[in-house]
Amino acid sequence: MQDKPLRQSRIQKKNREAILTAALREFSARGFAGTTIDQIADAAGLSKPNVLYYFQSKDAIHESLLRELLDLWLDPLRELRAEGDPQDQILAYAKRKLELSRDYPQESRLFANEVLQGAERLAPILGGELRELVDEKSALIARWIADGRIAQVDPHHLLFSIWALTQHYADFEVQVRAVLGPEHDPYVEAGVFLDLLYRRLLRPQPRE
Amino acid sequence: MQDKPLRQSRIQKKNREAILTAALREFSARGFAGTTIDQIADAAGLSKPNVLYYFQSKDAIHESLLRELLDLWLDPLRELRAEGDPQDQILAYAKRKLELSRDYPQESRLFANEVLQGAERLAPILGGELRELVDEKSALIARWIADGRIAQVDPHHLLFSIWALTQHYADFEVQVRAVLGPEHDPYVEAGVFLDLLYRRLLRPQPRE
DNA sequence: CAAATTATTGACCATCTGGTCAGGATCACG
DNA sequence: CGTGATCCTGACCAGATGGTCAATAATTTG
Repeated sequence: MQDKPLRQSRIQKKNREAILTAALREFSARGFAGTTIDQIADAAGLSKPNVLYYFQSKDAIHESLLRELLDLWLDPLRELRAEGDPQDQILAYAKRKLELSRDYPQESRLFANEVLQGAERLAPILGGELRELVDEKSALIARWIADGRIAQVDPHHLLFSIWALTQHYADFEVQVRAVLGPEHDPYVEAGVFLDLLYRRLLRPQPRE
Repeated sequence: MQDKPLRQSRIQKKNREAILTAALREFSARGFAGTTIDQIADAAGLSKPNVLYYFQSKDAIHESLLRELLDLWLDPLRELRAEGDPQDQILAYAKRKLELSRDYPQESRLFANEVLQGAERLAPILGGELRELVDEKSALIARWIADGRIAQVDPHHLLFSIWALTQHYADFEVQVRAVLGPEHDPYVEAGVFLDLLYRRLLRPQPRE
């Protein structure tokens, strides 16, 4: 809701950090409703009232995490540039998103949990900021297509496909690992696969 | 755990059905922990003790739903046949999965919720039955590749990609709709996009 | 229709959970 | 070192929740 004082003492910074880290782990593993403040407090090495000293409520912790998450999540798309080779740009975006799934799987699952359950808290952002960003980048992709620099595809669904394919490896990690077995490295293989997939999808077609 | 008596009275059948339908809606919308027996009871038009007369516990309802779900979820893959054109087979599989997302989004979200949160209940199936099924079908795809009938791709990740791309439209439905706006029909567009994507991905390559 | 079986419920309970609060410990700083 | 601000805690509370049970209503069946 309102911003906290900008000057944070050393100890304040440390404890807020610890709480958010703990809460991210718990929320992403068990969902918001499935997590208790006590679990967060234990994981952060604090008492429950102490956690509530730093955050007004369980909801406030959640909201704080979500706000942090959004930039991390949207930034890669912002970096999709008009300059440079279109195929390289899109391939690089897919790669960045996959790395995000690999390096921040908890964040991915927190986001998935939220969207899966209606995303009431995120709805305004999804229909506002995100939609505008997507529309902008879709227009860019459409221009590339019109110029014959990449093959014809629906730009929106191209972006959805990148989200789906990359987040799948974080969100459904247990399934992926269960099916592949321990001797595989899902993210390495996925990197190769995605590169191949988008090269073939986007390669300008000779005729139509 | 144990099977219920095979002879179910009319009324038993009706009420069990109502409970499961209500529970599916609630669980898929709010997760297991976020749903109370009272909510399920209300949605089913029964009292809480009456719900517990038909199912031993909230957990039992959940488990019952999960068991039902599994066949629905795995059947399409079982129908991937060695006979017929490989590309048609895979395209048809992707189409079936997309239809499943469209027609059973609640089931998709229930499954997603479960896997997302560690899938403890499903783990044995994921690593057992599912893994065997996937290995079998991957071998089939590998044969198609070896015979030059489709392009070279990692069979496992090809299957993952179909899961990810199709389930995304059910699991992230609010995001998809928020970004696309109301004038779009995500599933129709996705059908076209997926068809295109897998045709280009699988088309046998001229050279290597 | 009467007995036996099945279905339903209100009242109740133990536990858990988010959150409060008064008071005490610790720390920063003049 | 003293004092005000910050930090921390045990005890507590009200409401929610999963689940039980004895009693009653409805239904099936002989």
